[in-house]
Amino acid sequence: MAKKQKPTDSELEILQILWEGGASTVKAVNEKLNEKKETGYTTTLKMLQIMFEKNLVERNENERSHVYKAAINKDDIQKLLLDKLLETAFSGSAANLVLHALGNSNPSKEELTKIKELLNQIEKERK
Amino acid sequence: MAKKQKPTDSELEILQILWEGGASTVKAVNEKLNEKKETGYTTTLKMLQIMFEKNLVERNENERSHVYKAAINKDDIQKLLLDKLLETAFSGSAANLVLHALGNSNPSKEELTKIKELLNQIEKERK
DNA sequence: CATCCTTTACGAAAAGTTTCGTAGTTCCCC
DNA sequence: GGGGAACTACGAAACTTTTCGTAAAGGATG
Repeated sequence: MAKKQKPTDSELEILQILWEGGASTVKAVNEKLNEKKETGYTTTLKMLQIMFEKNLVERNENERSHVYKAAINKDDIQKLLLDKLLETAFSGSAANLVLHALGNSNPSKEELTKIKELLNQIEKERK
Repeated sequence: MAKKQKPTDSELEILQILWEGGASTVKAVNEKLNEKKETGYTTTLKMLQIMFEKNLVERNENERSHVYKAAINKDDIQKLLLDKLLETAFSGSAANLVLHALGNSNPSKEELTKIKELLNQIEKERK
């Protein structure tokens, strides 16, 4: 069962690794983590254990090296965090957030096309 | 001088109040805060003092009741938080974030138009 | 089977955030 | 000018998050 509480920044880093690389051992997660920042093995282990208690991850204990995987959906968390940001920093104005995001980024042609399609679709439904 | 560090959730709540209502006394901030959640007066005071030390807010001590105002720009914080979210939860794909935001919201006709204009402008610059 | 390596478990320190009690100051008003 | 109300300052408690040291268990190997 997915959790409805916002993961911390560190937890999110780990979730990102699990979403991207699928089920992984502590060792694997730690190595990925260390590509970005120095992190002790037991630190990573402890994080995963805590996340396990919070039901943020599941684990398979069949092997000696437990295998962890994300217990929550990436889309759900994206929505959760986006909604929160929208509310706390953008006073609920999604359009404003979108304008900011587009302004500060450099979307590819394909991405632009996708966004336009979505806009057209929204307008069509509106009629 | 603006800060480059992410404000905490509580700090953001207070900043929001200051951005919206302009320079305010502790009392005023506390009252606004209490519309949302019970918060002791000294708690709010302490938060503002801490934020002052972090240079998140400025204060005018001329009057007996100090008057606080945001020392950082709303746009800057929006950008900071958005960039962070983009990186940590959306793997850097702004288009993906935008699609999520548009999908979960209900933008007005005017907002849709503004977004489209920005898209067109981006495409024009691209050429 | 003694030793080494990998791994888990656990407690606790370190760091950061939030809340609040208490004390002291200033100002007002009777 | 004494007492109370409105404030500020400050320290410390309560929590949460992050990091890591140490112990112990499991497995592999000479």
